[in-house]
Amino acid sequence: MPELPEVETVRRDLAEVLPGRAIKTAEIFDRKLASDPIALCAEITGKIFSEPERRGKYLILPFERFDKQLVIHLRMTGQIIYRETNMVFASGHPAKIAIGLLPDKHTRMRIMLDDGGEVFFNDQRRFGTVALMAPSELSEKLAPFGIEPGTKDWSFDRFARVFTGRKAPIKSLLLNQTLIFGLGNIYADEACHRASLLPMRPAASLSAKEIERLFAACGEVIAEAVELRGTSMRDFVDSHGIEGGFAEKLRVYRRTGHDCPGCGHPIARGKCAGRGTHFCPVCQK
DNA sequence: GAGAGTGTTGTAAC
DNA sequence: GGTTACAACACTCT
Repeated sequence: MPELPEVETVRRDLAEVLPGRAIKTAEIFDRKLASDPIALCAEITGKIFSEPERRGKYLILPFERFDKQLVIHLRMTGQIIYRETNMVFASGHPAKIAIGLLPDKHTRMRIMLDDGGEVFFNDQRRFGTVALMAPSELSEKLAPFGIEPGTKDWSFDRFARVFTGRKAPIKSLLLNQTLIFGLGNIYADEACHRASLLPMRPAASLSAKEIERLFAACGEVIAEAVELRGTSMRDFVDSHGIEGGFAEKLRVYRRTGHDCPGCGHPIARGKCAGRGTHFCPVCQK
């Protein structure tokens, strides 16, 4: 599932190819994708991409000399795939998606670039969204969100404030985007394991030392996952259609019954904050 | 072959 | 107010 590291991977890929390229045509095949698909496509036609940005799990594509920006959320199964000019599709390509075969039945949007390159928005479960926003709309949109790993707001002070005096399980706070911006189910479970804390522990029960461990674990797991270009479970691929490298680094997520890398005890699975939750019942306390 | 599970976010309900 | 439950959807697994 695309969380911060996966969206950042896509952003970095697009940053290498999009800036300076103009949109020749844009088509939206799924009217549910945007509130006014026809107007959106018309408005971005002819515009020139500038440097892609990201906030939390939002991908933001600004343009040169045009004050609106494409704001994309991949939700559960969204993918942004870039195909360059006259790409020759070789059989046996390692890509999870045969990008030579796009568009396919999951393609919700296609952008053709002036040099023949194409950008596809694929989304199996159709939860993803695309919107064209003015700067004021965008800042209003982003205002409610919390502190984000890797930004200047990411300080122990502000992190600790999130956890003090709250009865909710730490995992539900980690998943709450208005508190912590960018973590999802995978990295919440992984951060808890790295911090040796049970995801269902009430936040208020954490000692200062434990909050410190959790703060460090969140920062580390996100940084490592960004470095390895994200985690592919079922759906995530980068903009070349290639899977991320963090899946093999996972210690607990979707590893029920496997040995805990810390103590060897089998990883357990339960439910916390309404999500499948994976943990080691021995090393996490 | 039916039914549960998958997990993000907005909204509704407590 | 803070938290929880559920719907949106399509596909996989039991």
